[in-house]
Amino acid sequence: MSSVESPELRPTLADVARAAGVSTATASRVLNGFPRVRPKTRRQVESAMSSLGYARQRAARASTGGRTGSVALVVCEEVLRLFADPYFARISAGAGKELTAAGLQLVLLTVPATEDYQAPVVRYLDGGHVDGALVVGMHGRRPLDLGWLGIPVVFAGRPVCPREPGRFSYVDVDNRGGAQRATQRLIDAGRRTVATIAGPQDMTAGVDRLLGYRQAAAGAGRDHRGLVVFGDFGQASGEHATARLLDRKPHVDAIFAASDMMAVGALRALRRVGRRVPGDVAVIGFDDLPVGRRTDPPLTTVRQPIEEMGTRMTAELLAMLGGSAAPGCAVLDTELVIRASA
Amino acid sequence: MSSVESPELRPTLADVARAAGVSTATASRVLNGFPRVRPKTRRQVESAMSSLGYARQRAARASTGGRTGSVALVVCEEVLRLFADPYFARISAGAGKELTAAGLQLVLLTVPATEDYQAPVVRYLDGGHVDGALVVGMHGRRPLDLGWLGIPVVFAGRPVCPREPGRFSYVDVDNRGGAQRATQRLIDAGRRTVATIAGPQDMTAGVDRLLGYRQAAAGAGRDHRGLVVFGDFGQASGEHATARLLDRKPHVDAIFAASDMMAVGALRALRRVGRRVPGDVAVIGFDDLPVGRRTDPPLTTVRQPIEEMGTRMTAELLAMLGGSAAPGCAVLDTELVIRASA
DNA sequence: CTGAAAGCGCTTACAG
DNA sequence: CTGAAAGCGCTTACAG
Repeated sequence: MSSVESPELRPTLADVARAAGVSTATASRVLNGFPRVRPKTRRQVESAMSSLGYARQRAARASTGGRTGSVALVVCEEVLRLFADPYFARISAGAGKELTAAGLQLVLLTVPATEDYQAPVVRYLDGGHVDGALVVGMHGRRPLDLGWLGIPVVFAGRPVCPREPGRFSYVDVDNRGGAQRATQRLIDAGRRTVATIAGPQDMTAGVDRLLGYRQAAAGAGRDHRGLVVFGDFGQASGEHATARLLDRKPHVDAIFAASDMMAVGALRALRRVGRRVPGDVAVIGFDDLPVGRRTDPPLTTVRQPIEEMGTRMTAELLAMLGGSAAPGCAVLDTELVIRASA
Repeated sequence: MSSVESPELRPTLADVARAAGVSTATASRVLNGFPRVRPKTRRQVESAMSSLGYARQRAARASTGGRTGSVALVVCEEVLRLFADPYFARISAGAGKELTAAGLQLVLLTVPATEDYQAPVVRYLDGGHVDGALVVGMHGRRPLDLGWLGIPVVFAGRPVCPREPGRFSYVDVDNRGGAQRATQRLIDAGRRTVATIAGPQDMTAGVDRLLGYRQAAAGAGRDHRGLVVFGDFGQASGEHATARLLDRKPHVDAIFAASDMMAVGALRALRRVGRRVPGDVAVIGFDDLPVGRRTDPPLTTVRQPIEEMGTRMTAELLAMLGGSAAPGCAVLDTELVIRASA
């Protein structure tokens, strides 16, 4: 015991080099899998590493311009919402798959709702702990100030008003088109009073889906004033919004909800006042979450390829890390999936 | 444009010092909020920082023994299970609350199920990117080899066979006691054939809950051979296990499931073959997840304080980071919550 | 193929 | 209160 060095000190690369009788430069080359090392030397170093139980202090690479081997997925919500919303689960799954295949570690970061909420997260991102970041769910109230970040960033959804528009990449979904088609279906089915439960207007997804609704309504010569209520994409907000809507326009006979969770809330509110779906009121959601298959009646909705967003975002980020040219933007298609509610 | 330095290079602390007309030592002191700096000097440095848009390369601190300001929560499951199991959500919520209060960033890490699954995660943990780690859901099949980690670690649940038993802290729940009380309730209610759906035996929670069942059964002089079936804590496994059980022991009239999700599966399986709960078969779960309140009938279960585990683990970790003496272990109480299923 | 040396960005005794 | 200098662990031209 007393003949070895202090057992609490982790071995460093210099220790490994010494034990193997080589320079730290060579030890580093072995550590990083460089080709030009004599097999015998390589073996010496490797065995020194394993007998010392060497583990590289990866953070030290950062100061030297190296990579950390990890990528952040920043979800601009509190921990509890991260888990409550299946959207995040699926996007994470998509990202995780790609990253794992590339041998990179996915690091999930959440933004607490404190006053200076962004400080710790931005500090982390800025701190050289990750090679790049995927940012999900950003909205006006939580506008991560990513201005000075030294790493590539890809957003899920067109970011709200980025300081430097051209600087960031994003992968979006055709929110406007999807909302328009959904609304059009309600109109084509002969519904007279087609309302919408819009999403938060500080997120482009909320804005674009409302825009799609308005275009369809205007195109059909409808006056949609008073037929727009707002929610936050969550179920409870959909339920409340529907109640308000029913108060204001008792004769409403169709609702386009800008998210499935809000549509589920709408279904509950309608059932509580005894309206039949789709008999009295037709309902269409947006997202195509699994829950929509189990509602009563099953939910007609606009499918967005959430998991694919995760994989595409990751692919784009990997391209940037690989030194791709300009930031790229992609917009994925949506698809109307018809079930029983409309 | 051309009169300033290359715009792509982030400013370093040396740049700040130069701009402020001080040494890097002083700049560093301001950056770290040391007290002994003349107010005027401090202001100069601060304004240089903000006008240069300085962001510290936090990773560089690691090599120097400093703190990163972040803590990992390692969930030994794939991304999708992380989101599927409410247990992780609640423990994360508990940890997140404590950490946010301490101004630390929570970093969620997941362990992909690839062959050498642990490599990236351990590399990350070993890399100096976090100050400590909370480890959740570890089991025999995924035995993170944390032996050489240079940072403090706290486990959720007594770890399986740690290499160095005294080295790690953990916060556990009285699994054995809870399981025993649940089983005893079934026996006291006059049930004759009390079976259990046990959890995975490569996790101490699975082992301890089975032990509690066995003790109660033995205490009542029961022969419980053939009355133990196994699942993986998930719903589907509970459903299948119940089907097997029914095959083997058609006259079973009580089931203690080692998790609520498995109990939910049991309820489904029982309903499918037309058994009434609790009339024909009484069922008790373990966890007290929200889902148990909405089953038909509502689920009698053993409550474990999951969120508190998260906060206690975090508190313990913070104590270790603060230089507390020995690793500590805590065991939290469970509580039988009686609803309609038993 | 390998080593001596300089460097990455930040921190910390040690002087003053 | 402040600075010059050495150091953290790792990497990378530059020679050979």
